[in-house]
Amino acid sequence: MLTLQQIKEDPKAIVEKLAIKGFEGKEAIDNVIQLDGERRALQLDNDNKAAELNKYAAKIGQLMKSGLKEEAEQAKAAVATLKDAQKEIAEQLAQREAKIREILLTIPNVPCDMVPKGLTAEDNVVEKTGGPMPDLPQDALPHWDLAKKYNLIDFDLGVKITGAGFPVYIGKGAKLQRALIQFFLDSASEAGYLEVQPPYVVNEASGYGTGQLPDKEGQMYYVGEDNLYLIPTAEVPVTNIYRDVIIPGDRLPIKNCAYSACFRREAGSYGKDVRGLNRLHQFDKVEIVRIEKPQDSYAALEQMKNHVQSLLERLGLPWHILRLCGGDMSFTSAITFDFEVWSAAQKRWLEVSSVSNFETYQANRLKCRYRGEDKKTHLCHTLNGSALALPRIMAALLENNQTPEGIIVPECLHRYTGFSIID
RNA sequence: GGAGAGAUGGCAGAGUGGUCGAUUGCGGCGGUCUUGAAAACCGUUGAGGGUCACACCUCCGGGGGUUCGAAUCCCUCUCUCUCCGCCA
Repeated sequence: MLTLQQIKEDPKAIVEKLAIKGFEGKEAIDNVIQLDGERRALQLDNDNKAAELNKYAAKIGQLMKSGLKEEAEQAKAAVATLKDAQKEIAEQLAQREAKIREILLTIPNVPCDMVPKGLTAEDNVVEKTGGPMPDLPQDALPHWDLAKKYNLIDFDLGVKITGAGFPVYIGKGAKLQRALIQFFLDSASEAGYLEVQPPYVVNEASGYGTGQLPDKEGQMYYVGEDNLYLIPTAEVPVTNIYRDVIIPGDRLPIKNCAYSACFRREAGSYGKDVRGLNRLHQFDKVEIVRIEKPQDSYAALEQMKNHVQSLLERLGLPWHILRLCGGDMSFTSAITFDFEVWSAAQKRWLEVSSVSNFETYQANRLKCRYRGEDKKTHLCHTLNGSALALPRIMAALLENNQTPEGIIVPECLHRYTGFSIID
């Protein structure tokens, strides 16, 4: 969430920037400022009353010690009314604080200056393009047909065991998955990211920490009996490593990568978007996460983009980078770049990575701080990106690399798969 | 799942109703000494709110209660550890 400091510094600018995201924030911002003023007045009042009560308590203690019971009793009587008054104020104060937090949770992050205006995906800007466009024959097959033809993925079996969106990978299909995971993890390690293996289930506090809660409550699988959530991305457990911590300044930046299965309910998705591997309830992904000093975060973002781009290059897939417009960005992001690969048989772009800088928005909720040169604590900037999500990579590889002889496996994967063609 | 013990500052570990935000040790930082370092000695060392800066307030796992006063007493939740059972 936004910090009060951020809001109070220049409320007008905040409202204007929120408008870029299509968020009408004037009322919420005004309310927060109003409530904060009240909060501070109440705080002062409360503190003074508390100080007075503390003095009485100390005095009574002295009297009791000296054996002056009579005087002590008198002082006790005097305290009673003051105590009631303080209680009343404390309640009001708590109420203001709760209200402020409640409102802050409904205000999205402000986009940074580089974010283009716009409300829908139509307004996203294609920033960069690369990779060889495949030239497939007319009768090229979509990946779901290829998966069947070469017995790589059984969607029906997944339906039998679990339900739609839970495919079963078989034989070379399964090996290709494992190869991709390893390729992505090894590449991240080479780029200096420390590998971690987090839990796939998180508690409520972690859900709030990264902003899945309360915003996307219905999108996560929930284990009611234990009040736990299946993770929609490794971002959640990995970023929450840094919840409630103060990091020594010289330990930044922190660079982590993690493989995890990801679980998403995807309530409300239908049609061609969900065909085959295009949208699943369970999928695999390698995520990269960085904790940075504010002044370094945009350079870090560039590095992350370059890393993702290099993965796509090595896989030989046609890709482009989208700079998302305000309206298409997530609630918590200050700027987001989406990577898409061209799925040649479906003749459409598929999103395979999303790289974002959250600036202090997540860190504020997480209470993820670092100690600066000035010995004071400051909020960190948090960033994350997929590097990469598997299913759509798999879809594009199968489709783009199909030949009459079989499906060609990119060279970078051979050492992991142990085969170079699927036939 | 059953029985018991516990949760205190970066860590270890005192504190069982009255200046306790908290003894002490280690660690960290600054200094004296030293060519430099170690050792020794001295000082300092949690977070948040608030203030121009002080003052002041809050926080001893979370929440609630008793009391003039709670780290200390009561209730409740969460978590950790030990033993038993079950089990990859």
